Amino acid sequence: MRIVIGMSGGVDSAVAALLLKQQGHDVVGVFMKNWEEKDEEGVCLAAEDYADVRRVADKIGIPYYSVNFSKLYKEKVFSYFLEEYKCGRTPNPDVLCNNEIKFKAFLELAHTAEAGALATGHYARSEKSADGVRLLRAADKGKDQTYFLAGLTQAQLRDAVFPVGGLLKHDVRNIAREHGLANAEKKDSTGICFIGERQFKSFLMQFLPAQPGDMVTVDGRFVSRHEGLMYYTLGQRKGLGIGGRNDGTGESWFVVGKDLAANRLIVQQGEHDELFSLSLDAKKINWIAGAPAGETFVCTAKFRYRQPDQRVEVRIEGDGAHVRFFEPQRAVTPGQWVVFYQDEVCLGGGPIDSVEPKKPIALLV
RNA sequence: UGGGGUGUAGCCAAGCGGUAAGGCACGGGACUUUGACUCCCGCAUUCGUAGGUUCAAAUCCUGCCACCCCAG
Repeated sequence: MRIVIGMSGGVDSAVAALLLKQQGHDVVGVFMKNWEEKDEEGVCLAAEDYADVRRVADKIGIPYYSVNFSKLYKEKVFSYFLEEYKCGRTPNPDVLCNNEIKFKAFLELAHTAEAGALATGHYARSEKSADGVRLLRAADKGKDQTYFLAGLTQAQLRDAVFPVGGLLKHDVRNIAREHGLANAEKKDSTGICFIGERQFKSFLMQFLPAQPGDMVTVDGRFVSRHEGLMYYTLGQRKGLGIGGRNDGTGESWFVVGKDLAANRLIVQQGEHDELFSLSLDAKKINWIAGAPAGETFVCTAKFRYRQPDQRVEVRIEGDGAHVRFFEPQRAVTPGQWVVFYQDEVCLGGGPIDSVEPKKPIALLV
């Protein structure tokens, strides 16, 4: 079978390609360039990654190509990303990137190339049956990336394969080493997918100009100034620049809210009830295998990537859900995704619209 | 202008004759395909300033400077 595989230049997708090749598939590597930016010397930032794709593909013995979805990425992912920040929320661009780019535009490209499947280096497993496809957590619980795939539909998952999903990261690196892949020791990439690690505030400043305002406590006392509400997220500590105060407790300060109407950032010293929430509402949930039976049910959920599963009670409400936590949760943030799990199965998820604070902030009521 | 008080890192703050705690902030790193959180490391050869006493001074003494409070 012909399989198109998205190759990033990293070990995971390299080993994924290798495994598929070993299984006898007609593997075609494709490097996606979705962000146009050059360094100080005018060299494309993605050039080095593409060079790794070339080295690996040659070693494995598969053809490789490059496609450029920059325009689409800007239209479908980045514009949404900026809009959300403008609204005071904290979006997760990578979930959307999977929905719109990797498993949509790229999947269409695979179909055009008459491929029977699309592969990626994601740490996730899928299980096909007569009822459809189920998305399962990766074998390596520390690397599981189903959180980012929770927005995918049956149609998208049906044609997707995740060759490294059943392996441990450690084994993936070993395989890469054994086969002399050039990127075997390459550091895992982080940061926004296709954009990479950035000084986040200054990166946003390039697109969203500063809008300074006051930083105030939950009871409205002035503390400091902020540079723009969109540069901060709930629960954030770093970057507030609030030093010692003779009326303080000596603890750190955290962002607990945003007063959009008055352009005030609400901060609090220490971690208190205002930072925690009891439930959330999500207006639009993608249930991978259809909405679970019953109006309400108990499962686990994550509110951010790499968070231990939390027990929740879900009540389906139209296309969305009301999600009650068994334990109060810290800094659940609108714009981020809530993703549901039933043991190994990723049920789906959706963007968080609002939360019910453990203790409301008077200024925002 | 009298009287009192205080000056220790960017901020808060210990120290009260024996060779500069701690916290916050900040910087770096780890972790991490979002943003965060978290963790680790770093961060005053010097205590407003100029002298003096002492083996030894941020600590005691004196002058000066700055700020604060109370009088007026």
